[in-house]
Order: sequence, then C-alpha cells, then structure tokens
Amino acid sequence: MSGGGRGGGMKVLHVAEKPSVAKSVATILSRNNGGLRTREGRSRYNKIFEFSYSINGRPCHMLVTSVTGHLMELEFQDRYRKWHSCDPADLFHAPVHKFVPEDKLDIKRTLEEEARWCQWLVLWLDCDREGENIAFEVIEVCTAVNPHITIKRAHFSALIDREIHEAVQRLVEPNKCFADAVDARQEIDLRIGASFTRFQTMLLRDAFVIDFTTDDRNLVLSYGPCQFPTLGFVVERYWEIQAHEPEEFWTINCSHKSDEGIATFNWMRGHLFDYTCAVIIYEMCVQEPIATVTKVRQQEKLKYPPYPLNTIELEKRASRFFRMSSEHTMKVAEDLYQAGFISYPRTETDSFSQRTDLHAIVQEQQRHPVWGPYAQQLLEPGSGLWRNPGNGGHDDKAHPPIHPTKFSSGESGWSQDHHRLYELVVRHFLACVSQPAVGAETNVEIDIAGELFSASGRAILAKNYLDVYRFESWGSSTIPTYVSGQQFVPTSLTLDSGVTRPPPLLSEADLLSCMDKEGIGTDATMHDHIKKLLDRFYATKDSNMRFSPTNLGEALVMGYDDMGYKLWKPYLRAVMERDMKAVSEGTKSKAEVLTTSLQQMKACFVDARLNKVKLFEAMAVFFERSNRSGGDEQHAAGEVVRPCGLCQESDMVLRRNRDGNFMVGCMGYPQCRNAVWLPGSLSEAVVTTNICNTCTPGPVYMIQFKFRPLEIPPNYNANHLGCIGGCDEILRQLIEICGTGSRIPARGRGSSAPASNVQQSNSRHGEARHSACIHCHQTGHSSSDCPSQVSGSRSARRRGMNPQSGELSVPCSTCGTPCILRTANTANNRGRKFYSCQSQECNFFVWEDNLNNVTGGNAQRGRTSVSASNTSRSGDRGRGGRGGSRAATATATFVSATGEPVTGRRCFVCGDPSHFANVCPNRGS
DNA sequence: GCAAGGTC
Repeated sequence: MSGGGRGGGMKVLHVAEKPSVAKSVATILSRNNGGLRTREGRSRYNKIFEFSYSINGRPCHMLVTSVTGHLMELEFQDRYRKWHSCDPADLFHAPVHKFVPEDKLDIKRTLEEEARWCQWLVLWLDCDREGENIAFEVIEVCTAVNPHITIKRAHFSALIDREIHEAVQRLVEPNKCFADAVDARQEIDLRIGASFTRFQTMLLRDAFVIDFTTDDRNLVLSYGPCQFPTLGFVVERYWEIQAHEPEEFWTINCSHKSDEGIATFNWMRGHLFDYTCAVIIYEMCVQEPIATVTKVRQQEKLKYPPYPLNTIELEKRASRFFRMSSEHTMKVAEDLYQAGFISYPRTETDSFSQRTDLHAIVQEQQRHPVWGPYAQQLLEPGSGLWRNPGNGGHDDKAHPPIHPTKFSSGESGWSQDHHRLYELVVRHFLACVSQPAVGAETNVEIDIAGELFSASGRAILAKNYLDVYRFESWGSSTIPTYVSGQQFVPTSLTLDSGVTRPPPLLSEADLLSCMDKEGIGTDATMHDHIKKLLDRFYATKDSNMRFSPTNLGEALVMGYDDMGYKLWKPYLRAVMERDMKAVSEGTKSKAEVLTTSLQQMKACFVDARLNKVKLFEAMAVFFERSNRSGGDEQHAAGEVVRPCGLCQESDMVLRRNRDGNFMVGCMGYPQCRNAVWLPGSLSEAVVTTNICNTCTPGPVYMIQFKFRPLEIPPNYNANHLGCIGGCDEILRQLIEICGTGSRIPARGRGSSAPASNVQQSNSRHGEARHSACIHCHQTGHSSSDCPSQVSGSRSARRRGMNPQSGELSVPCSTCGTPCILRTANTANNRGRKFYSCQSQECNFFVWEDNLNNVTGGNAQRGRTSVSASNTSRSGDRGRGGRGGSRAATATATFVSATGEPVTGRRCFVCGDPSHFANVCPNRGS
C-alpha cells in the first residue's frame, strides 16, 4: 500500500495532464491548509502530492498526481498488425483496441493503487478535447479497480489561485462528447494512415530504384493526414516557382544629389511591362528634365512591439533569428521549461491575463548584465517606457504566453541555443511591455514632365522597445530638405529594366504559417510534421532554411494529383476538423462520423488503388524502374491459369501490367515471384476452360490469344489457342520473335516520353466496371476519368510544369543541365513555350520561339519587344549571335539623362554592363 | 515498418 500518515475525511484522487499542473494545483490548494507532502509514485516523473482541504465544507484528504499526456494508444488487433497480414483496404474496418503502452504502465499502476482507496476521482486534465479524452482514459483505469468511485471534472482556465480554488468548489461532469470527438479522430487517423502507408510503400518501394540511404531501416513511404498536406504546401510552392515565367518590366528612376545628401525617387507608376510605353514616357521626361516638388509630407510613424509569445511565434522567430529548426527549438524550450527558466512552451495564448504580475517578471531581469539596465528603466515610472502588452487574440485557456519564470545570466550546462532561446524569451517579454518605436517620416513627391516620383526618409525619434529587441530593426535614412514648389534638375534619370521573380521557396516560418492557417497539426505537433517530411525523404531543407520537395515527395503528390485527389491538400483535415467539432457539440455521433468518413476514405482508397498507374507514372518521371518488378500488383486479381509450381501455395493468374502487357503471375507475389511474360504483340488474351493434357502441375488452363497481325510474322496466325505450361512451341517462338513486356524502359527525369497508357486505361476501365466512381457514383469509369471532375490546380500545374514528351531538349547555357520545355500561363504569354533550367541555383530562361526563329508568331501578344530574357545572374549567357539583332530604336540617350555612367547594372539580355537591355544589339523584337 | 495527439 502507498500513502501513510493520511488525514481523515473523504479521500479524493486528483489527476492532472502533466506533473507541472499537478504540482501547481497541489501548491495552490494546500497553501493555507497545512502541510503539503510529496511522495513518489511508480513513475519517476509523476509525483503524488498530499494535503488536507475542504470541498464544499466537507473535509477531504487530497491526493494530487498526474499522467503525461495520453495514457493509451489505439492499435489494430494483432492479426492485422503485420504488413502482409491483410489487404490494406481491410484496415478501414479491422478491429482496433485501446491499450496502455509499456512506457505508461507505471503511471497506470499508480492510478490503480491510489484509486482503490479513494471515494472521489477529480480530473484536472487540460480543458480541451484531447484533455477530455485523456480524462476518460484515466476514468477507465480507475473504475476498473474501483467501480464505485465518484467521477468529477475540474474546469479551470489558468493556473492561478482564484481559478483553482473556484474549480475545486464547482466540480462538473466530464464531457463525453469531447472525448468521443478525439476517439473518432484517432481512429480515422490510424486507419487512413496505416492503409495508405502500407499501400504506397508496398506498391512503389520495390518497383523503383529509390536510392536514399536509410541506415538499415526499410524505406517507408508514409501517408498521414497532417504530413501529406504539409508536403503539399512545399510542393505547391515549388511548382509555383517552376511555372513562373519571368516577365521583363521597365521603370524610371530618378536621383537628386545636393549638399545635404542624396534622394532616390521612385516612379509612382511602379513599373510597366510595355516597353514602348515606358520609352515614350521616359523620352518625355528626358526632354524636359526639370523636377518640381509638388508635395512634402511629414508624419510620425510607430512601430509596435510584437504580441506576447506563443509556440508558433517562438518557432518562427527562432527560425528567422537563429536559423534553428522548429523541432530543435521545441527541444531546447522543453529543457528550459523543465529547469524552470521559462513558462510552459506549448501554448496558443498570445495575450497576458489581467492578473499576471508583469512587473514582477521584469523586476527579476534587472540583475542581468546586458538587458538588466533596460529592465530597470522599464520599471521607472518617469521613463514612460512601460506599456501594457498587446492582445494577439488567441487564448487556449490553459497556459499563459511563453515568458521567463526564473532569472538566469546563463547556466553552465547551456548550449549556445539554450542561451539564445532564453534571451529571445526574455527580450520578447520585455519588448511586449514597452512603448513602440517612434519615427519621423518625410515623403516628397516631384513632378517631371507630368510624371510623378516620390522619395522618403525616416529619422528614428525614439527606439523604445527596439532598444531591447535587438532581433528587429527599423532603418533610418535621410534625404535633403525640400519645400513645395521647389525646382531642381535631377542628378540622374534612367530607364531601368528588371524581370519579375518567382516567389521564394517556403521557409520554416512560412511553412508554420501555412499549417497554422489551414489547421494542420497543433502548436505542439507542427514541428513534428515538418521533421517527418525530412525523415521520410519527402523534402529537404537548404542552407537558407528553405524547403524543396525531393523527387520522391514531388512524385507522390503528383501521382495523387493526377488521380484528381486532394489527398495532399488541407481539405481532408478541414473536413475532419468540422466533423470533430460536430461530435464535440453533440450534433453528430462518433459512430456516425466514423461510418461516413471511413466509408468515403475507403472508397477513395479503393479508387486510388485502381488508379495506381498514376502513381507509377509520376514515380517513373523521376525514378528508374527496378528489376524487382512491379510492386503490389497482387491485388489486381485475374483469371486463374494454373497452380504455381514454384511456391506450390498460390494460383497463377492472367494479368496485364501497367504498360498493358500480358503476363501470368503468382498470386503469392511478392513472396513468390514466379511469372510467365507473354509476347508484346498480344492484343487480347482470355483464359478458356480447356485444360492442357501434357503440362503439370495441373490443371493448366489454355489461353485464347489474339495477336496484332502487323506485329507478328505473316506465317503465324493472329488467333491462337495456346498453353503457358511449356508445351506450346508457337507461343515460345512468338515470345522469342516479339519479346515480352516484362521490362519497362528506364526513364530519367523528363528525358523521354511516358509510356503510352492507352492500354492501361482499358484495363483500368475493366477493373472499374465493378466499382462506382467516387465523384458521380456511376459505373464504367474511374474517378480520374470522371467527366464531372475538372481539377483546376492540376491542369494549371500540368500547363506549368509537366515534363515534355521528349522530342526537344536544350542544355542550359548557364549550368549545362537539360532544360525542360514548359508552357507559360501568364496573361501576356499564355500558351507560349519556354525552356527554363531545372536547377534551383540557376535562373536560365528562354522562350522556345526565340530559339528557332524570331520572325512573327508573337504578334498577337501585346508585348513584342522581348525575345530572350535572362536574369541578371546569368551574366553573359544570353542569346548572342542568334536571332535578328535588330538595332534598338534609340541610342544611349536612354541610359542616363545626365550622361553619367550608371554602375552596378547590366544588360539582362546579354549581361554586358556597358549598355542596358533596351539597346542591346542581341535583342530580337 | 503505418497516424496524430498528448508529454517526459
């Protein structure tokens, strides 16, 4: 028995979600009620606190302990645990059960031991759906040993005295609806995750040469309702970049130098894509280059400090300021939290409760050698530096924003990242309670020949919070003084060119924002999903902390996209979230949601499997087929031809492979790889009821073959009743003459055409005969061919980036990598083909029509001036020597109105710094 | 060997 020295009264067992909450609750409740005793439970992390207390006037002996998050896990029954134990589609209805995993058994035993002698069980789990679900796990364990225990739920929104005392006097019933919502979520996640993961892993892993080093582990191509949409964000941005078509634009810049300094005036039209227009306007300005100041405006601008820090912001800022991964940030934050230096790091809350003693937190930091003086200044009423923190609008009702809880000037065991993160938390907190920075901005507008230009300068009047928040800056710049009506001659007036740039790859902070916006994962799990992309070789992170998909990640997304499925989009999760909400509000039952949602997902799964050729094709764009043959095709049932003589366990069936070639393979694949490949010239093959009377083991059913007459020698009959058992000499000869379809030619990325899929479509239609289209519920076609479905993004992506069919390829003149032909989809150039370099590092770009001939073709487009564009980085690798080299319509007048050479800019057509693109001799028209 | 969610 545990305990000892117990006081009298009713015995009440309190269980919190984590040890820290148990400690806080016990400390608060015991404060004025005599001694708080602590003793060990069976788990070393989860202590038991004991003290006396009165609940509604009734004296109680209180025991407060904790779990560590979920106590139980959901798993398939043993019979379904092994990957080859069942068809993955069975996982949508295979029995599942909840159990306490090995590492939680200690906690379970503590609960059992303590619950046995208590009359009440009070649940202090976090007040959210997961917390309610954990509450029911605790109830299950406790009532198993003490069926008569009275169950109560404490509702609290913060770990502060008043809340906790009130909660314990106003106990309520636990909410089964909340718990049910989580049960449904868990079951759906498990079933979808396991089925799709097994399916795509078994289908693709052995079928292609995927050469990622996996330190002895088998490569797993996992699917999950959070990880896949996360991958989707990465791939989508990558495609956006790939499909970006650089467009040349023109802008007029003006500068003015006086005794007081330089002002740079920007054209208020921004930039124009129409070269002719830009030139005309520019000529006007040059001919009458007198600037008149039309407006001088001065105003005060404030730059506000950030909101109080929550988990996502902590991760984003640590990534931006220190290039720390979100996963590492959370690990370091957890260390700091465990050691008591910062508050709980997993919180959505970004506003402080009115009751938080913010001054006390600042006070502690006054001792710090670096930011201590700032903290002191903050507390001086005369400084006027203090400001009550802003409210970010989020509150998880369980935890305050992340803030320092203990002073430290650095501990000996801290790594550099521990120092940095603690400093970030402290400085962020100090910034939150500081006045905004104040700046004086001057805006000057001028008029040159009717065109408006503007320049601005800023002087920082008070840095305020920026003094302590060294991670942010606010630039100041001075410009000469101008007065309205003043006239001057610009020092320079230039017509400059530029090209539109694609958006950058997603940074970790961007990715977190996407996930946050679309509800993918929780603040406590987002970093896990990001890490999973890297662990699964779906994405990589470059030295700038930006994410690109790997070939594997891109192929998987592309495969599902080509099926017309949004499995890689956040919608699925959004639908689930809506269902969960309905369950938690009691408007839908758990069973109802599970039934419909699993039914839909299973239909989707079955359809995806019928369309697996899309996944194969997408993979084939990037990977070579392995000679380990084609994956998980054992589920494509066919007609039985004979018992397998090799494994002597399964039948051999007639099938067509993904390229439409016939083969007879063992049902026991992949354990048994016995196969007979049939001639490539076959157009039809049907198993008959005729049995061969020579071949063994039998029965060996004969096959009615129909060959394509033009593909076999004239002395052979196109129709042939044959046997695959080895007795058929004609079949043997035709196999020798025509070959078989057992090898699919290897394809590098975009180097040759995808195999014709006409025959696969036929076979797919055949399979689809038995299953209704998921979209329109009609038979006769599969969802990917459903006429009711038009996938916008899919077709956009196709227009943008599908590898071409292999007839043309140009080497990149910058880096030599073969360029892929794409089709532009921007307003000015829709349908126009261009080549661009595949390499991320290289920005090579050229229009296809400029490669061959410059004449005509583009006249229908508004913009006719640009032939080959090339970004400034490509330097001298333009299309020199090719094309019309038509003389520019004007000369160097256009470079600078004052005749001054302009440095640091070069022609983006040929890279020559001596002229701009508008006068480039290499430009076409 | 599969998910995502708690938390140590």
